[in-house]
Amino acid sequence: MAKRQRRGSQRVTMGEVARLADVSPSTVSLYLRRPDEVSAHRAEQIQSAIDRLGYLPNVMAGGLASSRSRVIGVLVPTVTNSFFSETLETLERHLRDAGYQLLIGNTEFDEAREEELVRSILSWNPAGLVLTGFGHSRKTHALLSQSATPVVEMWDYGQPGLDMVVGFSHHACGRLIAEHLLAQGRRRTAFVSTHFQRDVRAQNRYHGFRDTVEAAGGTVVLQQLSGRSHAEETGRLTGELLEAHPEIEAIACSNDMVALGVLFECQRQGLAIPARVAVAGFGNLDFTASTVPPLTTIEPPRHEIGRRTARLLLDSLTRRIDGDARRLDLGVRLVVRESA
Amino acid sequence: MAKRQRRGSQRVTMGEVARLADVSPSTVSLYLRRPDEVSAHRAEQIQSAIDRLGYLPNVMAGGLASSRSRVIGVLVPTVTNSFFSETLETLERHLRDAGYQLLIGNTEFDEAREEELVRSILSWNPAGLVLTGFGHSRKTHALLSQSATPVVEMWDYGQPGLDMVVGFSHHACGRLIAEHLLAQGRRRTAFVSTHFQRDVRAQNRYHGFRDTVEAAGGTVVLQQLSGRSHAEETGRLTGELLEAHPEIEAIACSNDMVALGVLFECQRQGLAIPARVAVAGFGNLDFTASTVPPLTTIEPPRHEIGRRTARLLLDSLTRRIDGDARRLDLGVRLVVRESA
DNA sequence: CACGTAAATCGTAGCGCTACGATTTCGGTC
DNA sequence: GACCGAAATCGTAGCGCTACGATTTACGTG
Repeated sequence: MAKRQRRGSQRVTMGEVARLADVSPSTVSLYLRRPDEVSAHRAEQIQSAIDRLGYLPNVMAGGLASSRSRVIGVLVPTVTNSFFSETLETLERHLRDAGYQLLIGNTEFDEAREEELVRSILSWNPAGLVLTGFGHSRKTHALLSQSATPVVEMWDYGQPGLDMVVGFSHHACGRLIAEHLLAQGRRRTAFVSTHFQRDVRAQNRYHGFRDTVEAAGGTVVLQQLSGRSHAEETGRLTGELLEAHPEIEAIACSNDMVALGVLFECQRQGLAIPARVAVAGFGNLDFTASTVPPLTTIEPPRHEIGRRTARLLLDSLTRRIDGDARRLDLGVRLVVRESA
Repeated sequence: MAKRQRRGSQRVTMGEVARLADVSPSTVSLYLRRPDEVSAHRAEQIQSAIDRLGYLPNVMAGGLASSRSRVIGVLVPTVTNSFFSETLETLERHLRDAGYQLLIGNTEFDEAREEELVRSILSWNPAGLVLTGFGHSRKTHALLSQSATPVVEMWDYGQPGLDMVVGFSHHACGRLIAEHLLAQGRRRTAFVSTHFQRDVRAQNRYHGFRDTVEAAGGTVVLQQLSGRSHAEETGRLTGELLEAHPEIEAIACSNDMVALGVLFECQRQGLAIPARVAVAGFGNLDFTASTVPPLTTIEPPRHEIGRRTARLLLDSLTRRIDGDARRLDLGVRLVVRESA
């Protein structure tokens, strides 16, 4: 086991490296920040001193001195949701490759918590901030606008936003599904969803769906789960739904996990999919291609959001981005399989 | 939009708060660090100055001065995996409540990448570090042992470890499943798994399974997916497996996602579960209770790992933890449903 | 080979805060 | 009201680094 040294044991300092390399600390600092501005000879000396001493720069000291940090804060509702975690992973890779560290926080769908997290992240003097969606408290708005930190709101599109926006329209997703079902002549529909309080984006998809179906003279029964998509509850609610509304011929789900629950419930009840009732999801999760029957769903650009968010943020750090380029609608794709 | 101020616009400083509150900066600092050591009167003055100015402490300055930071680094293979992300969420909540920020990194199952991440996190002088599992490069070992940072290795148990350990035995998981299947008289088995290179823990579960089955005179056919659990490939490989080994009467899967793929493939082939072939998973993911038939699986202590890791780490920061208390085996629970 | 210019290197002054010893304030006592 | 100990407050000296102007070095030129 590591033997405990004195508290806060800051290892080797830049000065020690400088002494060993027989240069001034400034030169070491310069070498680390802009290696091509020191001569090849010194570079070699310095690097070997660094290696020999196992020097690690002290980020806090550097950050304090330069009053900026290679930190980017990212707030998602929950890393537990595979949509966000996949975006997060891509985002992390791209930002880290550019030399940034991610400070991640789970807002847990709570604006007050988000505000606290924003506060705590701003304490780091972050180079940028990534938030999920448009829902923020007044105070959060105030904090952000007085801090001058570049901000990207991701995973949504269609509102003005604080600064930069990378996402897609959830309303359009709902419309897309609705149009697909209507084209099959299905007008009696239901929308089974996680609770809107836990997911405003699901609510937007619902609105897009409902507006489109109703505009075509169809009906929509909304069934909301009490919390996050819990398979058991999904099954039960679907059962109740179909009993109360036997006329329903299509079920749109707020996401693929809900759709999976619906699928299994239909199996249990012996309802043929899509003959008796069509089922559609959202997310194009890995398993959807091989359910029985394969699930019709929507592919959101989860990785593309991460990639473009990283790029936009990094770009905004080096040059002025204006107008249109600050807002990206990445769109979605309907994946038609057999279930609808 | 926020108007850009001068670069690195550090907002209000502690000195400004002090001036407005008519006390010295030291008193403000003291108030922030140990509020009960300043008089009620001053406390009130200071707090109101803080509120009025919207003061946010500068973490970098504080960290530099005290040469410690309220940062804890966490490295997981990928946040995309729901096991890790759930642990992460719990860990985050607990550590944040204790005033710590998480610096998260995805190792992507790559020791070299992990080493880089460890290096980058050590630059922050973290109060602690959480790693996943026991597999680390030599250099990582060296870095950690010379840094004196408390380290918890989580999600595994049964090896000495670097410092502290919170997890459970994957070998035991495999054994548990095997014993359950053997008790039903099933001796011709298969193990369908994500690729071991992406998941040593799956390999350990396999070893536990195989050892137990073989010790009872049974057989195990191993089928490894090429990468992460991809449902389509799972279906295909399961098909091939059952064709090549029609005698197989039980399939253990490295996780529930794989099991889901197997389930659907059996449905497609019209094989009755569990009559013709039993299927068991690992993870007790949300959907497993309502598949058709419901899936027998193992419940790993995903949240408990987060909770206990947080507690152990925090405890180790305030007092000496010794011997036994540094290594926690949280165990697992077999969840018997209908599929096996 | 003195000179000029550009490239390389260096010295200094903080960045905003904390640690800690020094100083002041506050009640209570005699 | 002078005196005391404890509590509250303050002043100072950095933490390790970066920014930037000052200085030195290198190198080609007349």
